[in-house]
Amino acid sequence: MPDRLPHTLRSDALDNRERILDAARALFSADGLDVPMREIARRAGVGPATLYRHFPTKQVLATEAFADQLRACRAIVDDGCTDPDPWRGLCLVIEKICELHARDRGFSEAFMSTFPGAPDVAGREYTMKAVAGLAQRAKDAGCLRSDFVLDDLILILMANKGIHTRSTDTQVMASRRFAGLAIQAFQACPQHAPLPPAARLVSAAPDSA
Amino acid sequence: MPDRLPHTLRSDALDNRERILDAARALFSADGLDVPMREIARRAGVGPATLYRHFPTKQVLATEAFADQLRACRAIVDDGCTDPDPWRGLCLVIEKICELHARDRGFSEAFMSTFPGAPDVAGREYTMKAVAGLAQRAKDAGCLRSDFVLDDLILILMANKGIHTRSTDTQVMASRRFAGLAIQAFQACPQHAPLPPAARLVSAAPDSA
DNA sequence: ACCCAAGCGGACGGGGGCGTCCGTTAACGT
DNA sequence: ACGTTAACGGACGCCCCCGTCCGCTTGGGT
Repeated sequence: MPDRLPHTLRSDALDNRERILDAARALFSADGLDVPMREIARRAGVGPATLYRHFPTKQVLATEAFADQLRACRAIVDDGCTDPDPWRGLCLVIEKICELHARDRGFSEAFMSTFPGAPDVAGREYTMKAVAGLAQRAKDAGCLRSDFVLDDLILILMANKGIHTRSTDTQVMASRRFAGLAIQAFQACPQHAPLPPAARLVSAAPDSA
Repeated sequence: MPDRLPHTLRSDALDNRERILDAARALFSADGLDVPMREIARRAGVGPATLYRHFPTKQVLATEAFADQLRACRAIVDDGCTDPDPWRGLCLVIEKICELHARDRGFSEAFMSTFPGAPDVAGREYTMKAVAGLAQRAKDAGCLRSDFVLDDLILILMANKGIHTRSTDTQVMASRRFAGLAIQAFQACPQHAPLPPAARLVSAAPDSA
């Protein structure tokens, strides 16, 4: 008489769970978050009910599916912050994050859509602070223009999301060039004109960098 | 015995037509092209059939609804090309077009979606040439970086489309700042590093500026 | 005042996505 | 080997959008 708590999934259930996550990752990456749930189920070779049992909502599924992408995101930021040259670090962050988003349309959508202020902010606040620090150091080094604000980074990320082509390769290439342009725009330069005022995109930022 | 060809609409029909166009403009602008046709009909105070009778497809409706936006677009380009200072002209074009797109989400979507190469290119080819000429002059004047290509403009437009906030005012503000950054990135500058290669976004361009 | 066709819009059938229920299958512990 | 129950998935009802048909209204010419 097995009365232990079902903290452990049955082997086939676990297998299905993995296949669902794989399918979700593949479809989200290629087509964005708007793919129907049933399509994910179909691709995973399970019924709709199974999909919903494991992940009651698309939000949950996306969160789980993009867990490692999010980890990669953090790693990129950490790497950038660790770089002895803050400007180089910031450039790396911009380039890498843009590429990550370009490669994975679904992640990009999910990432930006949660920005308005979901309680998912587990480590975001912290990450934000880290980037803010990096930016401040880049400014102090005279590499980053002094009127840069964190919202500019969000702006670039949103804009990068707008770049959309049929082939992923083209998309990555375009995104790379875009990142290059953004970096160029951020670089301190004696001849640069003052920018129009920044719009408040991320509400939670007591002191912007 | 009225047997003349019905080249002229009945007065009520014409009225409805205008109301439909107004409703379409309002909804497209605010919510993008994805609004249901019936919502447009509802807002215009007509039945679905009437809407479909006047505009058999959403494409047609959008084309008619955005006719003047398109005209405005051309006017902006013309103005820019007329400016004696080509760099100033180019900057104006970028700023104005970005703002136009920011103010009208539907137009932005429609404009970019037809880019892949619809036969709607009535005057686009010509406009493109005009901008290419403007860019060339700006380069010759030493204001525009020499590795600029026309695709960079498309890139910026696509990116601008990605900027999306709830309030239109915030959106315009953000878009303005974005345009400022783009201009900064395009400006010739002794210290600028080489950019990653441009991706081919608009196929029809024998000689890029 | 009358007529008639241009114009109208409610209503319909089709299709697709959503989330859930429930009868069936098969994993796992004994 | 067997029983229990976790897990499965086909099928259902719901809602929204689409595009069209057809009986009714009304503009406008005589």
